[in-house]
Amino acid sequence: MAGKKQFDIATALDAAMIQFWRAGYADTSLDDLSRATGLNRSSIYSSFGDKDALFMRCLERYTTRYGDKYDAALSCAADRPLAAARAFFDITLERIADPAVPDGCLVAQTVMASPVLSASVAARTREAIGFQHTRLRAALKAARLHDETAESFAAHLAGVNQSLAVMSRAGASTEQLRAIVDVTLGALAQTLGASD
Amino acid sequence: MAGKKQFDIATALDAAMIQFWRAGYADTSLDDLSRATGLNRSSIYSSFGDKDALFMRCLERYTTRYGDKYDAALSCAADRPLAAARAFFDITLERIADPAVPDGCLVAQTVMASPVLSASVAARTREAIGFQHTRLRAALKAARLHDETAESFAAHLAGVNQSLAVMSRAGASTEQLRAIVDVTLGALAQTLGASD
DNA sequence: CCCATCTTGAACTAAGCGGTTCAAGATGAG
DNA sequence: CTCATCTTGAACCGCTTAGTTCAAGATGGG
Repeated sequence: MAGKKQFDIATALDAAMIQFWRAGYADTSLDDLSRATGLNRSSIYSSFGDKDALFMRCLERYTTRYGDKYDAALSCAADRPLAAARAFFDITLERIADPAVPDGCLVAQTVMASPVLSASVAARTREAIGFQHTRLRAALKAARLHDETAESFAAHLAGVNQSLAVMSRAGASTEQLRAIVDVTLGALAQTLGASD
Repeated sequence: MAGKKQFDIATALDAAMIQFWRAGYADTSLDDLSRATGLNRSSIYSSFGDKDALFMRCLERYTTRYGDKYDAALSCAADRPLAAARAFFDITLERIADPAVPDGCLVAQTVMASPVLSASVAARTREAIGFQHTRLRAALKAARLHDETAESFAAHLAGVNQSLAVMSRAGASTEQLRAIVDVTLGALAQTLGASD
């Protein structure tokens, strides 16, 4: 395993991301990362730099991957806003149900620990949540909601989406998570005027 | 400062609770606790036992203190359910606005880190969230909602309440937090039939 | 076949962790 | 005043941490 070849960076990043996602930044040691990625400590150091830099890469990977999915789910908002919102939450619910990844949410986990993380990581996480809000607001405006209503619902949808991360870690059942979402979708349907 | 006197246990517990609340279990060292409480390491050890036992005491203190407030807020649910729900969220919003305590929520913070905490702490935290659900369901049933509706709304209200902890740590403004809650209160008002 | 290239495991440093012990000192009761 | 009681600071233990270095070994190109 030497010469000219190299390990797969993407696979290693995925493994590190899942480790951070499950255990959080503070409770993930370099040993944990080495074990999770199958890479040597020195390989991690030479490929990604220090722990902070690697975490940042993982955070970026996470927000991009799921951000794209959220965008796709909301793409039909102008025509069918309620279906778009439902698809939006389904992304999160499917992620929680996926046994290949931890429950919870890397962003939620990180933002909860932000007081003890580096300023750059904390800022990047805030940015990620802010972008979620922007994404939702744009979708709701495309659905021709009034500006104030779109603003309120964007905050509400972003919040409820984060609540799924907390409640899944608290051991809530799929039915309970679905109930949380359904009340919100009902409120949106009411506001949209029972169309869709 | 010796002889027969002693420091104030309640004050020390409050200080330790706030430290855990702000920084989380993993990122709070005995040195941090010593600094926060003003107590010596050996005093902490002799008075509360190890870090895990102290954390449990703080968790108990937190859930009792705010649990009582939530109960009081919901006590008028049978007569004025919407006002009760509003008062319920106001407890959380006031806590977040209170500069004397950190934002976020000790329970939410702990449950997010549960995969790396001791089993007893994780179980106790799950229990606390479960009790919140029970408290809300009882209040909604007292308001004569159908069983299924009460169940759904209890899950939703508990989830939205936790979302405030996440979003406050993400730097959301008071207005944004209020918007999250208002959508939920609107949905409840609708379900209650615009009474109250 | 041989050598340049890359990976790897292991060792090391300096620091911090939770946990524990204990002698010294301060205090108040008798 | 005296003595039992309690607090305190400091030190220590064994362990883990992040970070770094380097010689040994595996590999593939020429």
